[in-house]
Amino acid sequence: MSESSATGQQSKPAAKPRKFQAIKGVRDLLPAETPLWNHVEETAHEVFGTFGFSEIRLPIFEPTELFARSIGLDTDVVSKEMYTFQDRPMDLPHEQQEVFGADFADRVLLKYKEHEIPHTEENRIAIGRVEEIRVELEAAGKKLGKDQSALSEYNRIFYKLVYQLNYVMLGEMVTLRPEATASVCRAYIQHGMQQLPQPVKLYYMGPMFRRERPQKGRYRQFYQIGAEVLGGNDSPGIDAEVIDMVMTFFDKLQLQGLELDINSIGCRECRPKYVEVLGDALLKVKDKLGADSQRRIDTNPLRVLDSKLESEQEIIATLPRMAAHLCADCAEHFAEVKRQLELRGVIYRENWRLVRGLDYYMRTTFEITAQGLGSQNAVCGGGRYDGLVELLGGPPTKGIGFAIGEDRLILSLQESGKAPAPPARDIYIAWMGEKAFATAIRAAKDLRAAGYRVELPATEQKFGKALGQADKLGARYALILGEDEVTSGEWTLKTLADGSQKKYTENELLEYLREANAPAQQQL
RNA sequence: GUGGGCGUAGCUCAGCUGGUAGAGCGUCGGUCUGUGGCACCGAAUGUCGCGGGUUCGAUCCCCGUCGCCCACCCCA
Repeated sequence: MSESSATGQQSKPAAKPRKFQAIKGVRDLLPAETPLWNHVEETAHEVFGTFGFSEIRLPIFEPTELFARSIGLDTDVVSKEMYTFQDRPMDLPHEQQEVFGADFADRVLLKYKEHEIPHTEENRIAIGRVEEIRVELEAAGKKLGKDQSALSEYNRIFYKLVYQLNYVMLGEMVTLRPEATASVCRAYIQHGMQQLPQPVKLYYMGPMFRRERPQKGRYRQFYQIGAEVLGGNDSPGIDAEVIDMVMTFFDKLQLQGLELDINSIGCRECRPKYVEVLGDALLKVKDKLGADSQRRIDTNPLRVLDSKLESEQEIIATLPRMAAHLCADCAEHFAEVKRQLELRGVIYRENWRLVRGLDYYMRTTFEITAQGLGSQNAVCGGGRYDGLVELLGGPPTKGIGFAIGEDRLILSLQESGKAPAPPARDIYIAWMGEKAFATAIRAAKDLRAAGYRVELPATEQKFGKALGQADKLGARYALILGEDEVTSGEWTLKTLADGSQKKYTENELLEYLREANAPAQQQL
């Protein structure tokens, strides 16, 4: 379909079809990058597995309310960054609402009966009204044709019906997940995982969605690798092990310039008291703070602490600190987490200004930064969230977890040159003549079955060209199959790097390749 | 949402004080029908992001707009 025929314009002949472009903030991961992504993900499976974590795969979208409740209504993530839409039933399109008011209303009532429209309290009332008006309309319809006033009466009721239909929430509001902790908790509750041996240790990886302004290391569709420990107790040993696990994972990837910051932001008991003290202190120095920080005194005083404004640093240094206001339990817990980290040889930096942006965090919080990331240098953030499962309707459950920004992790690996080169171990089959093609097809099949990456050209090429192609594709060997090879049954294998070549029968060839590549395979 | 930088070939970029475009790399073909990387020759691909203005004439100057990047904010 051309642009002009769609819009009815005729002046511009044969307009070029639109050039599509990925939506702002989302991107393609091209073949040059995907081996690194796979390497990172495989390493995660491997390392997390050794810590006794199991993978969970979660939906990309969830009820909006799940995120609103867990992350917090006042957070930026929930209040302005979520991709949310109404999941309305398929056969209730928007446009027909006015045109087919009565018919549309009937379908809405049917879908409500079928529970395809949510049975919320609001909908119960709205649907009730729709039913009443529908009956009125039916009655008015029967009087139609008698006189002029019957028609205007019918119209009046018709529009009342259309108006009332707007109050029916046709479908549940759903949201593309901005993070996965809420989903993990939801799954824990939904599948009764509290019946499993506790704690339950889960990890996940996949895309998340936030509608932020894109910049280096920040995308609207971005990838996280995360893990959660749910249930059991809140022993500091769990906090330390979770942190130890991320650091082990990063070490294995040779991520450079790692810095681990930890803090305790207290619990429901002691944090509010501290926030109050902090708020009072902030009010006293309000005029020395920037506009953003002044605003936060009311909205979220803790956030003032991680301000990067140069001019505020001196003042912030004088503010009261959480550590001095932790309750006895929290203080002891934090001290023990630090001791356990030392026991594990995990190097950390205590950072009293580290706060977290999501509402559900409490006690232990941590953040890991890496080099080469510009201003978005956090590759991992996490912390304890003991009340969250209960908040989502589950049993009282302890919880701690973290999320790694995979895009940033990979960016850092690329910038520091720690991205391993993808293994190239290809065989290019240079064949000549129809007879040889049949042999080439068989050879390709056998070599592929043995696990080699084989390029089998679909059309015959000049010999020199074939070797040129093999070279450009980075193949390690060229398997030469011409008339000579087919008649003799001895295939020619050329090693592209040094130009040497030797003849083998098929069996000898497989044997030779196995030996030649054994060390390389072990490296993977 | 706010600020800054940048938009010329698939990529990296030239293009002087305005006269409607070039290079390198890459791609494809040839020199070269059983021996690749090199070299040489040749070809294709651009509404110079888009729209308007100034001008005889705009890739160049002005305005607007869109896109990309970076930073603030927030977060991973």
